[in-house]
Amino acid sequence: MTDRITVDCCEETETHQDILRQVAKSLPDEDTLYDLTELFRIFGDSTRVRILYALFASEMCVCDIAALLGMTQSAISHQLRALKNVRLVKSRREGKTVFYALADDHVKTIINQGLEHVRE
Amino acid sequence: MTDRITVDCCEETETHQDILRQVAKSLPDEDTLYDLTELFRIFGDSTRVRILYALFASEMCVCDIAALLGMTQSAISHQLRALKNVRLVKSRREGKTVFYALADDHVKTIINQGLEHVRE
DNA sequence: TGAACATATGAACAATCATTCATATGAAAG
DNA sequence: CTTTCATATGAATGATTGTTCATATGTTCA
Repeated sequence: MTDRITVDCCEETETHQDILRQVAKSLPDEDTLYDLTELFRIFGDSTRVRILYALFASEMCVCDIAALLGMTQSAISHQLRALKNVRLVKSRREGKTVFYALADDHVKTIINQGLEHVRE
Repeated sequence: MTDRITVDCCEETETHQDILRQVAKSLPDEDTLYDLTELFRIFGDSTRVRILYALFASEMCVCDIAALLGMTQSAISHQLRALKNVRLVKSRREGKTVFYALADDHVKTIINQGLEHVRE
């Protein structure tokens, strides 16, 4: 009894074992895969991307972002929390207001890669 | 009457005009923004990312991917169409079977950037 | 032509999500 | 303390999404 996965379909059976072993090796573990798709899911909403673009220019407080994008404070706050959960933005409190900023440079790199693909 | 956008909130009013102009300039146009978020949305599902990883190893036919991931042919076919819509994969027919492959190298770059962020 | 196989597709359904509304928390100023 | 302002949050809702099921399209071979 082996732990080899077998695929039996079409009439292609020659190199399957090799390919299966390759794929199994290259696939990230469950947790990493979850984090990865969760990260991209967060990028997959135009409101959140607009927020990130706003933060490219400067750190901003919640109500400024809301005013800038013409959306409610609540909507922006909810989305900022989502962005913070995947560590794309960080926050800093100063009296009553909370300033949000990009967490690191991965954000720009990832968005630019996406743009490159979209614009090609 | 100017076409200047004004933000009036918090008590922060000093540099707002400048920042607003910067953000307005840097934001991609509506269509590009839509394509960009649509692209990332497609990356934001673990089934689709698994398919892409499978294709990292080799081009594959639909039923092989389905067998490899333990999912139905229909589910995989639907997702392959989504991947094709944003030009992440391409297809090639050979008789009855259709082989799918990565469209270009952006896929790997984008996923690797995501992984780098997730693993940091 | 007809049967068999690989893939594609439309409709339906459960699950997930973005936004809104109402309200709570937290901080400064009177 | 109370009021005011900035932000956060929970519940509700309409919209979107991934998967399934049934079936259609397209190809090969007899």
